Amino acid sequence: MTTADPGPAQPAPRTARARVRLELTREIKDAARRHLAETGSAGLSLRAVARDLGMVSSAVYRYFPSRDDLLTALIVDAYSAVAEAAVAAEAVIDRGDFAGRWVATGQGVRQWALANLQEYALIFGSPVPGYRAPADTIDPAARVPLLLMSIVVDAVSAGRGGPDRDLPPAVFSDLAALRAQVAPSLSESILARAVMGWTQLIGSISFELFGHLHNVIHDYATYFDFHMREVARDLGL
Amino acid sequence: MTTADPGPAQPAPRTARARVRLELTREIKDAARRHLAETGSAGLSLRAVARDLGMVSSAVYRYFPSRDDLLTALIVDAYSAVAEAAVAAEAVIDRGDFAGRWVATGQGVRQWALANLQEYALIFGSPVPGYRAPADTIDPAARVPLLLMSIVVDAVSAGRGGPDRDLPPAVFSDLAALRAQVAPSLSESILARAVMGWTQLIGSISFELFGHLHNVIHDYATYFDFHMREVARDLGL
DNA sequence: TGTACATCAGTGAACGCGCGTTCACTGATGTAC
DNA sequence: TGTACATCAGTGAACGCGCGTTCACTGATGTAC
Repeated sequence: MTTADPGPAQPAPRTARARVRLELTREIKDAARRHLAETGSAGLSLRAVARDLGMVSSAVYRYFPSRDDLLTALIVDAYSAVAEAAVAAEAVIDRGDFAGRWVATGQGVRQWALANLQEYALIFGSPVPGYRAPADTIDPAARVPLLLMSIVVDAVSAGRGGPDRDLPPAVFSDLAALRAQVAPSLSESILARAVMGWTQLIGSISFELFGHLHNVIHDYATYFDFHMREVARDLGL
Repeated sequence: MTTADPGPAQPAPRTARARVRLELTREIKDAARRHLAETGSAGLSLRAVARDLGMVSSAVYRYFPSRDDLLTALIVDAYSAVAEAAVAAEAVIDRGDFAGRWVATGQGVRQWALANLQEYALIFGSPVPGYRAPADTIDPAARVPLLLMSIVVDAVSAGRGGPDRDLPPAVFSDLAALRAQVAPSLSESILARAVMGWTQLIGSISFELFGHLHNVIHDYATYFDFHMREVARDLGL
């Protein structure tokens, strides 16, 4: 399936200079990620990143024209990384075990989130104030939901999926548009439940990581697994 | 029902000084909230707040011993405010219409969130880096979920609530503890679904506000209403 | 009611810090002929 | 292969800004007798 792509498909670097540039770009992002883990997105500072790498702060501008561009790169990378994790977790499940595939996708996302808290917060937490996501973040952001949809598509083509339910007209028409784009074989009704399932996946992880189930749930892993199983059940997987 | 309390029940202020102090404390928080709406929590600055009020920055320290204390006050106020909104929306629904009460609670929260985006992000978005919520935030944070539980309690005592489902042992024991604390009349199974319903309520609003349903859903109000109705349905309300 | 003292709010200056971004520059690397 | 020129990475200084917090202080308000 898809792999993490480092931006719009570049030809392999020809010159030594180009190779060093790619490497340093990666090192800057790595340092920025380390910084992010400690300070959160709002505290991410170009100067601190430069200091970590032993460069002068103005040198970073040769690689990222501004702090926001560095943030964008981190966001795109985070979306790609979480999608990789989800894809890898889902890929090892028996293709006919649709509920298992849904749950595994969720677990992949959750494990990645636990290991990369601030990156998770960067993409699924509050938007960074003053930052506007450019269009390049759209495709990477869609990968996990598309993976989930593909599970539902497979399940439906295998005869699964519960009975349709009535949707309010406005919801129906929004989902009809989505259906046309991504999954013509699904009914609007089951597509609606899939979107809600995706919402629950992230909602449940956010509740855990942001502390809203503190003192309520202790064994989060089991709880999350159960939650995703309930979602799969509701989807008729 | 409960009303927004301005901290541990104070006797009405006796002296003019005390009255002015209360008023200025409120004005500082109001200015901070305005600031929050523009810059987000990480950018909230005592000096900027002081400037807004025409005071010197050190004067604010007479009211809040540090920036974090001001943040805590804003968080507590936000939890109280969202609870007020939820309670008000729920209170006008016919007591026997349990699904309607659940949906109305959600709508109350959503309306408040739309009108107070940054305050919503403050309590339901990414945690503020470096900030640790003190114990006084716990009670206000519990008010909306307790309201939701009370609806389920009422429904169950009226004979509603679907059949119980099996829970994994670890989930069962966590929920048994919760049950003992807040709702002895509910089964662990329905309590689990109520907790998940609460997760969906916030998850759905966060998805809307943080842009994850951009270009997918357009009529968010109808979609959210539908989502909450599905939750109520799953709860057997 | 009047006085003496204690409490408190607000001032203004200062400490020490970090930030994003620009700019003219040096020296190394790459390219065209 | 060798030379001349263009491109690029990294430097170091600077601009102009904002931040949280502390401290000694003045003057007004409140309290006890």
